Amino acid sequence: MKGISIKDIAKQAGVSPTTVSFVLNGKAKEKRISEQVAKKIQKIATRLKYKPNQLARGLRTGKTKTIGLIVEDIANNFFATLAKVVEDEADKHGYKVLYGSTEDNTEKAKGLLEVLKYRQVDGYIITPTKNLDKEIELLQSAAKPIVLMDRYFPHVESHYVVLNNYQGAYDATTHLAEKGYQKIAIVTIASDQTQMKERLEGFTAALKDNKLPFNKSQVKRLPFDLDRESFINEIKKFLLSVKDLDAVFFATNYLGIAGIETIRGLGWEIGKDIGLIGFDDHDLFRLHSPSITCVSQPIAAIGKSIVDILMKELNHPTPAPATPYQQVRLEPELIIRDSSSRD
Amino acid sequence: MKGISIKDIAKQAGVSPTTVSFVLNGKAKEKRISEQVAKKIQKIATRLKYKPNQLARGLRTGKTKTIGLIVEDIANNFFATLAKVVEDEADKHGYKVLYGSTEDNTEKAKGLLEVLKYRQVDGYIITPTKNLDKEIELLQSAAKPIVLMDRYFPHVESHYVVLNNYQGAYDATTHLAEKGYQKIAIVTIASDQTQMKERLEGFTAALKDNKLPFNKSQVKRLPFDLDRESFINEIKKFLLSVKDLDAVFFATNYLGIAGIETIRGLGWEIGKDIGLIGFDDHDLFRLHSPSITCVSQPIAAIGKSIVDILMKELNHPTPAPATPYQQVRLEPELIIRDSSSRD
DNA sequence: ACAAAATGCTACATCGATTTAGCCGGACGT
DNA sequence: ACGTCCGGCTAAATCGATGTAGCATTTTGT
Repeated sequence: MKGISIKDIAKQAGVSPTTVSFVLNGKAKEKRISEQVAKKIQKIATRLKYKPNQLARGLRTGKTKTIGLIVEDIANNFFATLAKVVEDEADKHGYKVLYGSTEDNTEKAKGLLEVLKYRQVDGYIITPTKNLDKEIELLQSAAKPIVLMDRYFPHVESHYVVLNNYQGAYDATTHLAEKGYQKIAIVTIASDQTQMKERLEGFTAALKDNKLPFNKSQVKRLPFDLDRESFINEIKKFLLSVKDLDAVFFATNYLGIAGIETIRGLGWEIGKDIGLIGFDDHDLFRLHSPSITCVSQPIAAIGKSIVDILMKELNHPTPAPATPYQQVRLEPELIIRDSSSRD
Repeated sequence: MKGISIKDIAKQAGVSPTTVSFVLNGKAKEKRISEQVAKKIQKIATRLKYKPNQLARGLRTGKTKTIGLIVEDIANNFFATLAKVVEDEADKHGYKVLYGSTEDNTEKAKGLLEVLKYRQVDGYIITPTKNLDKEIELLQSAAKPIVLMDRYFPHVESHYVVLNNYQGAYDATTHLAEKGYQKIAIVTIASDQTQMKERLEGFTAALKDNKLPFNKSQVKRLPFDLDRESFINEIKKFLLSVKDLDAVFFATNYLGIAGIETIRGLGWEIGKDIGLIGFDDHDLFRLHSPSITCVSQPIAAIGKSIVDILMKELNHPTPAPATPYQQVRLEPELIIRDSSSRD
C-alpha cells in the first residue's frame, strides 16, 4: 500500500530513475531527454498517479512546501479567520500550513519555533511575543523567510504586515470625542509590543488633539492571561474608578467582549451612559443591542499580503532577502454603530 | 547553518552513527552499548542541542509525527476552538497538526486527503463531507488511523466522536414546547449527513412526543454554500411562509446568527413574538439581547476524546485497529437563556 | 585449554528523490 | 582517418536516520 515511486515509473518506462526525475521536474529540455521518452514517462506517471514523496524530496532539497503559522490563539476569531485566508492563499502555491498558538507566551513561542525548525518548514508567519526578537534574527540569519504579523520589532529589520493600529485607535477615540463624549478611558493589554503601544498612543494623541482631559487613571492595562471572569472583575473595578467616565475604548476583541459583559453587569446603558468602541469586528459587535462600534481589520487583505510576501521570498533564488524588507501597514476601518452614539 | 546531525555527534564521540542512533532512541541497553559510551553520547547530544531531522526519520520509518486535521471551516468558531484543543492535546504527544478546510465540498476534501497522504501524515482527524466514504475506507485499508468527527458514515466501520445531535435537537425542541410555543419550525442545512439528519429527527420526534403539529412546511433546508445575505433572504421568506409560527430552531451556529439578523430585520421580538434556539454556544448567543438559548457542544471533551483515540491507534504496534472501533457520542448541554422564554 | 557464548560496537543497505559527473555512440570537421 | 562535439541517457553520491547482519574481543563453561 505504499505509494508509487520514481523507480516504479523508471522500470515501466525502461529508463533510469534519473531520467524520470528530469522529466517530471520539467528539465527534459535542459537535460536533453528526447521528446518520445519524455512523453512516455509523463504518460506513465499520470497513469500511475505518481505523487512525489515529499519527505524524500524535502530531505534532498531542504524544501518541504510547508509554512509555519504561529498565532496568538487559533481559537480567537481574528486569528482563525486569518488562518483560513492563509490556508487558501498558501494552497494556491502548493504549500500546506502547520500552525501553533503562543498564548502570548514567549516560552511557548520559542518551543513552536524550535519544532517548526526541525520540521524544516520553508517559511514562517509569526505573531511574535515579546522577547522573541533574538529568535527571529537567528532565523533570519539562517536565511529563513519570515513575515511577522499583527506586531513587529522596531529595532529588527524584517518583513511584516500589520494594521495601522495608531490610526485605528486615533479614529475610534476621535469619533467618541466628536460624538460628545468627554471623559474617555481605554482598557488594553499590558504589553509593550507595537500593536498595543500604537493603540495606546493613538488613543492619547486623539484625546490631546480633541482637547480632552488625559491622565493615567484613564488607562487600564491588564495582563493577557486572565480568564474571562478576572477580566470582568478588573474592568469593573477600573470603570468604577474613573471619575465622570462617559466612554471607553477596548483595545482588543476579547477585551471588548468582556467589557460589554461588565458594563451590562453594572446596569449601565451602552451608548447613553457610556460610549463604547471595540477592536476587530465580530458577529457579536454587529448584532449586539445596541450594536458596537469597532475598529475593523481587513483580514483578507492582511492574509493575502502576508502570503504574497512570503511566496516572493520563497521563490527567490538568493539567500538574501528578495527585496528590501517589506513593511506593510494596512488601514483599519472604523465601523460606526450605536454604541458610540448618544441618540 | 544546517542543523546538527547524528554524524556530528558520532564524530565528536568517536563512535559510529549507528551507536549514536541506538543510544538516542533509548536502545542502549537492548543493543548492549556500554554505559560510558551511552552517557558520553547523551552529553554531547544535549550540548549540541541535537534534534533529529524529522524528514530523514520520517523517510526511514514512515512516521512523521504529524496529524492531518480536516475541518469544515477553520474560521468557524466551533472548528477553530476545536483546532485549539487538538493542537494542545496533540502537542502533549509530540505531534503537530496540518489543517485544511473543506467548505463542505467533497472535491476539496479529496484534494486535502490526497495532499495529506503524500505528506505522510500519521493519522487523520476528519470532518467528512458527503461521498467521502470511499476515500475513508481506502485510507483505512491502508491501515491509516482515522477518527471522524462531527458526523460519520453509518455504513462504514470507523472511529468517530460526535455529539448526540438527536438529543440536542430533541431537548431544544422539547424545551420550546414546554415553554408553550406551539408552532415550531426548523432551519437546517440541506445535507444527508448524520449530524444534520439527527438534528432534524430529534426535532420531529420532540414535536411528536409533545403532540405538536408537524408537516414539512415547518422545515427549511438550505444549501451550505450560501453567503450571509442569501441565508437571510431565504430564512426571511421561510419564516414568513409558516402559518402561526411562534418558534424556530436553527440547526447550526451560522444559521442561528443569520436567523437572529433575519428576525430582527423583520422587527419581531425574539422570545415574545418568536422563540429561538441556536446550535453551539457563541459569545453572541450569550450576550445578545435577549440572550439566545442554545445547544452547546462540549468542545474540550470532544477534542480530547478524538486525540485520545487517535493516539491509542498510533501507538499500537499492529496494523489492525487497536480495539474495536471506538464510537463516542457525547451529550450536548441545553443552555437555557431568554430567547426561549416568553416572560 | 578450547569451543561456545556473551559483549560492545560498526559497516552497510535502506527509505525516495535529486543532482553531479560522465559514459557511449554517431555526426562533423579537416 | 582521427579528434571533437554533441545528443541522449545513466551510475552513483547525497540528504539524515534507522536497523539488520555481523565482526572482533572477552568471558564463560567444562
